[in-house]
Amino acid sequence: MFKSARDPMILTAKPEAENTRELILRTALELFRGGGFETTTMRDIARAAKVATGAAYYYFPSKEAIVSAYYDQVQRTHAEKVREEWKEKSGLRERLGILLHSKLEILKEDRRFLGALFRYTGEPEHPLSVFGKGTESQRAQSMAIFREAIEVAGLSDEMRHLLPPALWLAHLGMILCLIYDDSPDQQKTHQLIDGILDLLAQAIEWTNSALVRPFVQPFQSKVLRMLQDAGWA
Amino acid sequence: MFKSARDPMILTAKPEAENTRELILRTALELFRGGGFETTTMRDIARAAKVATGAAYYYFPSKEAIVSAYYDQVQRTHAEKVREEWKEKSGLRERLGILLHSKLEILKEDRRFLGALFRYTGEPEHPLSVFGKGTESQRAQSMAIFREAIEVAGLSDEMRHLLPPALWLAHLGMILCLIYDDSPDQQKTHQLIDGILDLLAQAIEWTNSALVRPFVQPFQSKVLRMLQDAGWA
DNA sequence: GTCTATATCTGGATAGAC
DNA sequence: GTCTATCCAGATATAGAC
Repeated sequence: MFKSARDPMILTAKPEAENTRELILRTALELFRGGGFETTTMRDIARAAKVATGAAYYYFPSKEAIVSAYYDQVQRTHAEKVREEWKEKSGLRERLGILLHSKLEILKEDRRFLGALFRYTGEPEHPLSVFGKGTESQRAQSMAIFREAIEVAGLSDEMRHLLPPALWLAHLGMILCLIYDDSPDQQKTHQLIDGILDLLAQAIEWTNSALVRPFVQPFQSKVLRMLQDAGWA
Repeated sequence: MFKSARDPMILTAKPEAENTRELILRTALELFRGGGFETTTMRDIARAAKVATGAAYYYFPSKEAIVSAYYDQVQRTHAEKVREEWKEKSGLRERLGILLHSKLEILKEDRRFLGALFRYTGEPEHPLSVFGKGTESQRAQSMAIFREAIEVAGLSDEMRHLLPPALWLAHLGMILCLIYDDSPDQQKTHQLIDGILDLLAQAIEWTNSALVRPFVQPFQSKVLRMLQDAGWA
């Protein structure tokens, strides 16, 4: 059904309301895609959706919140798509490749307004801050996919703890890179991902070998401990 | 438009103008420190500096531009301070420690409005975007300090090219961390820096040893090539 | 080129009626 | 839950003084 399981509010809302919300969201995205985020005003959105300005604000506390809702949608679509593509794929390198490239594919058309997600990066208290309290559940959900991606190989304990947050953070960087990437079809970003994943796969294999492991292990432990001290694990 | 000590424009400008600019900047910072960035309006700033609103906009195209000017100032102060403290210090680890900790010390009081620097991170075209064209010279200047910091040890060619942009990026992360760090005296961030620098120093030493170098070198070269392909080096 | 004063525009956000 | 009206503040415009 169209009712999202994560938001209890929606379960109690009239179906009509959910329709309005979706109408506003859909209309806003169309306008963002056509004219960009800055130039599209809330008044434009409301007019195009044939509702009052106040109605738009009733559903979305700010213009950026619309982009945030869009990103929620993206994350659901992405998780579904990836889990499908993952069937029968058991290699770490391949699974991460699918995860990241498919995310790029989904976001590709919307580079123009995606930047709004980062507007409050520097404001810890803002409900839409990427690193803030207000986005904790989205963050957890996103990291969960990375955890799923690596539930596969004989990874060390340290790696199993380190990778999800590290990959999540790196994938934020990837999205930023995508936003700035003017190369045709955003090939630069795609290539960068492949390069980094190759290195990562190699590094993991390497550090798992009986020869090297003893030297690298204390290294990894220290990194893990640092993350824990900082409250990031 | 922007006048600073490094800009030849200043030669034609009346000194009085520079005074006004500084007055506005100083007043704005006082208000930001007292009441935060959001709550302080341009009208407040102009009133407190006893100039017309137009005067503030004459010198600063936006409220965020004031914070950007502040950061310019910080960078100059910081470079000076660091070069002084560096005298007689030749170890890489120590030099980077001085560089980063002193930056934290300088920024510490101003965490509350520092976030404004990151507001346009996701907007490539914005003149104040951290990664954009408009901030290219500030970026170059900042990386130059890192280049100076590592002009010291017997570093590999790859490292000499890789480290400045990598450290610059990491140091942006450090600033973000500082902004989010509520621990007393921002100790968490300071400790994180020490931890990371320890690891870095160890890694460099390690990869420079005759035994390990042959294995790691192709690794480094690939990373360098990737950066170059991406246009970041 | 530097600045005042003031009016105006714009668009994000809110209040309160229904 | 939806509307209209309004507020607020960033930003611009204009006209002129020095």
